[in-house]
Amino acid sequence: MVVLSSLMQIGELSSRAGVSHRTIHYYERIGLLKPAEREGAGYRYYDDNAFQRLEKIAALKKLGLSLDEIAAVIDLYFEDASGIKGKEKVLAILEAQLAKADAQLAELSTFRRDLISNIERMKSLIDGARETR
Amino acid sequence: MVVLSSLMQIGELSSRAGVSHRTIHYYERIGLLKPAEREGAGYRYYDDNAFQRLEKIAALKKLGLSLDEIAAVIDLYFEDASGIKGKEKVLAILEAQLAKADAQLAELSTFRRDLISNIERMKSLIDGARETR
DNA sequence: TCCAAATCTACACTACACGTCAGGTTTAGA
DNA sequence: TCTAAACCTGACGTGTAGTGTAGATTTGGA
Repeated sequence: MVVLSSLMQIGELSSRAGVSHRTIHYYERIGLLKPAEREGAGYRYYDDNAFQRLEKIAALKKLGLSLDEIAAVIDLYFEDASGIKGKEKVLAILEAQLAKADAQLAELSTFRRDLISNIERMKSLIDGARETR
Repeated sequence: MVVLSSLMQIGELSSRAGVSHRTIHYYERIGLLKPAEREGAGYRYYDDNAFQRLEKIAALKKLGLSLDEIAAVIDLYFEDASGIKGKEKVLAILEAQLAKADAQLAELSTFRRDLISNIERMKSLIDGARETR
């Protein structure tokens, strides 16, 4: 075997990131996530960066991006930024995502408030029914 | 024809709400949205309530709810809650959703913080490049 | 009355994001 | 060296959320 310092196999990555190994395979197929190393007979070895990529993918999915859209932007988060060309463009994308996140935070808060008031309403309706029994 | 004051047909509803008429049919099939009236030979007629339901559905979808989950709670927004049966069950659903919303809020906030630090980094890189020009 | 536009039903089909299964290979430790 | 656990590929299956299409019917206006 080759000692690949602090690399992990797909099983560990998948349990750490909370996704199945088939999902990781799938992400690889569509170009979202490559193993750091494919040693010998084909086992995949990942570094911590891969873990962070999975986290970022999950976060972007929650924002409502499709995997295709994620593939289009995720490298922005992991490439050496100083080498990136078109920094202004990247900045614009990041700021658009910030706007989206803020909008979603606002919606979520409203939803949360609605939920709480509905919960209260439900509780008092249930209590009312109990009293008149 | 029957004059149904201020009702609209599926075409108008769909363009107002920004969904296809096929989607509206689909929502009807799964019990999410019923026409106010089915006059004569089967044309569907909708009132403004239907429009608001579609908006609410879109909002809840954005929060990551499935159509099934939406079906389970949407009446709370439009029906007289006192008539709802299975209040305890509904309450449990609402509380689960609150927990979900809170988790999502936390994650989104983290994501937002990351975004901002990335944005700052980009900005200073851009400024740096300008200085050394 | 005639006709184009809108709508109807029903079935089939698609896209996305995985999951399942089968059969084979590799690895690491006893 | 042996073996169980981990991993591999490829093909096929699944759930969700719709979309497409065909052929028939209805509607409202000229």
